[in-house]
Amino acid sequence: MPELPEVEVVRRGLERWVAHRTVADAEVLHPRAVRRHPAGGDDFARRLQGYRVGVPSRRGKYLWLPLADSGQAVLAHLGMSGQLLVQPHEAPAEKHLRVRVRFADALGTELRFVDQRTFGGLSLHDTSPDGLPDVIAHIARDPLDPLFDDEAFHRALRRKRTTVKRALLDQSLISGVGNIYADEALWRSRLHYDRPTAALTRPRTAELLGHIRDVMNAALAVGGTSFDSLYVNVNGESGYFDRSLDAYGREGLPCRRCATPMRRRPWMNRSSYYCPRCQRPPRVTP
DNA sequence: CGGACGCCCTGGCGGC
DNA sequence: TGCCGCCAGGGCGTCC
Repeated sequence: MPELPEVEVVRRGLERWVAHRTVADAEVLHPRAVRRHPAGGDDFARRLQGYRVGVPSRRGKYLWLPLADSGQAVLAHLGMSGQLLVQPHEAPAEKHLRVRVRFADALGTELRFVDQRTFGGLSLHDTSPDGLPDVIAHIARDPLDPLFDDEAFHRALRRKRTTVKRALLDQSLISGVGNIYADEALWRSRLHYDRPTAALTRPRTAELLGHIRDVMNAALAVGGTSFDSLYVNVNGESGYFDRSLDAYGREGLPCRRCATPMRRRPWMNRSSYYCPRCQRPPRVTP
């Protein structure tokens, strides 16, 4: 379940192993992997040929490979189970190999997009003058972006008629936060997921943002979280931050602050993990 | 128009 | 043992 730290680990891997290489050819093995490219897999593959890959960028959970001197970029979203692997040509095809990109050099490696659940995908888009693919203009800056505006985020929360976890997962307000890091940051902030955002004070918002950044930086420092074998970084190496999680997946286990058994509640077709003592629900459920 | 929710997809796993 | 249903969940289309 790649969120911002995992995607950033992948981006760094691509910068190391793929940047500045020229595409020889590409191959799309599953149409759903390029469903955001309306002209289809063959067209997608053909349009990459001959272009040199620039330095990979990221915003939230999206990452993209600029194609030099084209005004375009290959946009990638890993969804829930997507992986970008750099593999030797002769490595056997992964069971869920969806796209393969070969390069016009003698390094002997190729880029592979592998995705079991096919929620992720690749697509090709025009970029705006600042380099951002046009289709993700609506994605907010992420909390590790130096240009993220804390004050504007606070004002947006105050304006919204919604609850705090919904807001954290709203990629148009703040990007890169998924279910795992939302629960972790809320636990650190002693905030219940159903707290209305309109009541958050400026110090509470600042504290929440601080915890989001802390937990993401901690995950980055150890190479991203891996909850199961589905997430593997660009070199095929699993992260191991899951050992440090304080909330996510800890139903029934003692809260690391107060020892009260942690709870799991169904929430928006997924789960929220929280401590019933440290994270008190709002008096009136909105 | 903003907020809420259903759907897309596959495989592991628990229960019967 | 085999089968069924649940669960994981990001993003977007659609509905109210």
